[in-house]
Amino acid sequence: MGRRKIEMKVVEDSSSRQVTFSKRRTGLFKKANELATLCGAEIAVLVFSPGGKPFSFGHPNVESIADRFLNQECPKSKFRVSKNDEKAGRLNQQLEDMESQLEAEKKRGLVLDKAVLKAKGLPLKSKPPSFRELSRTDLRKMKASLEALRENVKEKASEVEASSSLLLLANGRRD
Amino acid sequence: MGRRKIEMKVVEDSSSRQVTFSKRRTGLFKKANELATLCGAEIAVLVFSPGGKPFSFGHPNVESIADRFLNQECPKSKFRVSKNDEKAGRLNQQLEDMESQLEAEKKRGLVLDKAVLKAKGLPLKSKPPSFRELSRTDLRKMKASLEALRENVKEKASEVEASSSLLLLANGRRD
DNA sequence: AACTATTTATAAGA
DNA sequence: TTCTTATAAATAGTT
Repeated sequence: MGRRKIEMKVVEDSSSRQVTFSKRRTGLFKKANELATLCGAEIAVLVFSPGGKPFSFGHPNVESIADRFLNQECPKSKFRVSKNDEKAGRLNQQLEDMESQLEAEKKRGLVLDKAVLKAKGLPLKSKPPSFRELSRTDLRKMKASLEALRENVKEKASEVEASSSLLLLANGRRD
Repeated sequence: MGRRKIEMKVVEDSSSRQVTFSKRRTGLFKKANELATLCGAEIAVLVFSPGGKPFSFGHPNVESIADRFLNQECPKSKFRVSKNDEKAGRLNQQLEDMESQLEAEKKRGLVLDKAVLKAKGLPLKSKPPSFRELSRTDLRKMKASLEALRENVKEKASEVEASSSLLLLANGRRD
């Protein structure tokens, strides 16, 4: 967003990449702070530079938020919950995570590997149920499928055919 | 960034706040994805909406990054490391985290509580050493001080005097 | 969910 | 690296 538009691919020049990383990391943290401030949201941003150095922003702090995410599935010892919503929370969150990534990769112009669809265990109806209606097992299958898909997309982005079926499934809630 | 500049404080109207949250969360995830793509960085963004709903973005995925952050300090059983840099990694990261927050709160116009300075254990030289020169104990003290300071700032932002000494210390590396 | 007037973020350049 | 500037992007208020 400056003198000219840049391609959304890795910046090859090491020096430029370092400058870009530094500037954009600052910008990202600022945006995170604004979101937390304006909306009262709790946010953690964790970044490892290409060199492996850690940076982070957290409101109110990184650890509580990270722990909350990582432990969404099993909060110690509960007898049981009224619905399976609580149990699905963690997986649901992971799915949203992967959705974001898939959306991003889709917009980046990558094509999807149709073969992955065969590997997954869901029936893939034309109108998938809302996430709240999915069983924990279904969510696990979807998560595994999405992970496999993402790996696939990354590894052979240029040799596979386009297929948006799984994306549609992942976006089911908005249909 | 729109029809007019807005104050950096919580959006009072519930409906507007929801819209702002949705728009800005999308923007934040986009920025995170761009940083990961352009620089090859590993990034996780964790967000809990005011209503407690979880959202996240991760490249390559949230869990590996969150775990990596949470476990930086004690990677099981090591005999020892060449320097104390490795041991300080986790604390250093936390300090950077709090620096970001302090910077943000400073820019938000909050004043700092001078009393907190007395509670901390560091000598507070005019020219503090670089983080790499600080001992693990020093880092712990600074971390505790910064945490106390942040709590203090949040709890009585309007009744304390301004004091930038600790901020200067926290920003020592740039001096 | 779309539309713009503006404010921000930032790619280059100094 | 830090500052400046021309432009691309994000988004607040509207419809």
